[in-house]
Amino acid sequence: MLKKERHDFVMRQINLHNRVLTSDLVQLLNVSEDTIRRDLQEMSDDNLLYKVHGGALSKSYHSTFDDSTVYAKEAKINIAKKALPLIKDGMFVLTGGGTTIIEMVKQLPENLQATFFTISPLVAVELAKYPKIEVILIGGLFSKNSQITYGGQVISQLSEINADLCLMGISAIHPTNGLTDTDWEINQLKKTMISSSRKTAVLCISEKLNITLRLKVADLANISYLITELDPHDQQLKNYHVKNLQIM
Amino acid sequence: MLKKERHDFVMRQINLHNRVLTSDLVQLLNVSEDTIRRDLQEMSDDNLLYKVHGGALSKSYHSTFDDSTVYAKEAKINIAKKALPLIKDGMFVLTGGGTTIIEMVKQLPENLQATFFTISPLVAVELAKYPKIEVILIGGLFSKNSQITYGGQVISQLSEINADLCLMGISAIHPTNGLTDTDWEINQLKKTMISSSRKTAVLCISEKLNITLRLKVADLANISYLITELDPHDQQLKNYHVKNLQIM
DNA sequence: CAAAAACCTGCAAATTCCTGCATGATAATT
DNA sequence: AATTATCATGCAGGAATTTGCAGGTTTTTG
Repeated sequence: MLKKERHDFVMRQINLHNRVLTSDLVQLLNVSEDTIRRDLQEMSDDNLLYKVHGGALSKSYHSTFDDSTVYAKEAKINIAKKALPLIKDGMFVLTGGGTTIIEMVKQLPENLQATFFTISPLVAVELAKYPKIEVILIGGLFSKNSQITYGGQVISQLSEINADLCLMGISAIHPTNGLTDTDWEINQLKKTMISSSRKTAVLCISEKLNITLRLKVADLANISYLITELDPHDQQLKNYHVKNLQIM
Repeated sequence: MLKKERHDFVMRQINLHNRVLTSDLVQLLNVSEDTIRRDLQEMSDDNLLYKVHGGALSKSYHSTFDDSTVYAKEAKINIAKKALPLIKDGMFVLTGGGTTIIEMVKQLPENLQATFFTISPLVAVELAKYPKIEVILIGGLFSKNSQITYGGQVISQLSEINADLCLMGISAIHPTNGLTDTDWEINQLKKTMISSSRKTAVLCISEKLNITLRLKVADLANISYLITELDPHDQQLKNYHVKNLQIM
């Protein structure tokens, strides 16, 4: 493989995932670490990427959005990877927003062919990097806090959708009280998302477990998958083993 | 084998595989390395391929390179600043996408109180940083290339809007042919945006001047403001002084 | 703080490239 | 027909590039 081809490959990876690991490239391109390192160094000199310990980051992305501030990033990547097998070619997937979902999108297989509906602009932008994914951004009022669209218009568009799978983050989950949240608008939104999808997967880091907030979103019985960074048999999850809810 | 035949052979290989190795060609064409090298050099001079150490790459294939750095950023910030006075408290503003618009959004006064409709997720995210701006993201199919929403749903939502001002970038502008573009969908979109707004401001860097593309978006008479990085009295703009079009 | 991972430097082997030159083929001119 | 000019090709040998490795340093992480 020619050097220039490797460079192009790296740029594709970076445009796609905003980051690239030296070790991954060694595997993918079948060359020594030194070569990769030299490639990255060179491209960094050419101002094509940011070189960091262990790999490289996208230049443009880093300037607009600081990756390093993502809280509990490792755990979220872990969760993201577990969610991947749920998504298969040809599916209609509905997603919410949040950093966990964005991490998941970044891990998607390069040639996944599917249709994604999302209420998150950032998720839409990430999804748009995949050539075979069709992205439909559901529009409406834009929430400054949660960076998603919400409000009546969103709800009414959501209710016309029939997705195979809904992927959402959640603020709180509890064995008996189920999913709860604080914001009424977001609450309505999530309810509608769940009812618009055949199955729902909830992605949440373990610290959201065993918490109850004001407003009820759904019972555990209404969701199909619960994905945390923990081992499915972890003690913290023992009270969540409800019928029809698969813990991953 | 004649030189021309070798060249054709190389081009076939490149069109087929996007690349070719010098060493392979030596084998396949049964000539010395020097000949191949000279051939490739010649074809590179003729702009038929991209020569690299060890072989050559397809020119077109390589053109998909996405430059992460914003092109002509200085000029765009300059344009952005000129556009600011058009936006006043209480206005309903409709915006397109593109780097120029994003730069403009970044320059907005901190406490601007207005309502923005936009078809660009990235613009929405930027706008969301302003506490007193209400942001409405118009949803629909999401275009991978232009990073904006488009399609019938967007058009129908746009047509229900009555904005005070529309801010849009443009691919080409010409004194007599007006605004033109290449993509049919985007074209429809821009037409609708213009007709949904009382006034329209076109933001474009000077190199888009005096160009005509396939599809007509609007006449100069249909827009109210033309903003470039040039001085309004610059010679390059002299043919654009049409009635009702203010050059800034 | 110690192991693991990633990094850097210098080096050597392999590959590729370049320059100049000789050879033969082809075309143009006398 | 002979001469000359032009071109294409191959070769030699030296320069430059690329690549992997060894050994030591720095950074990360549990």
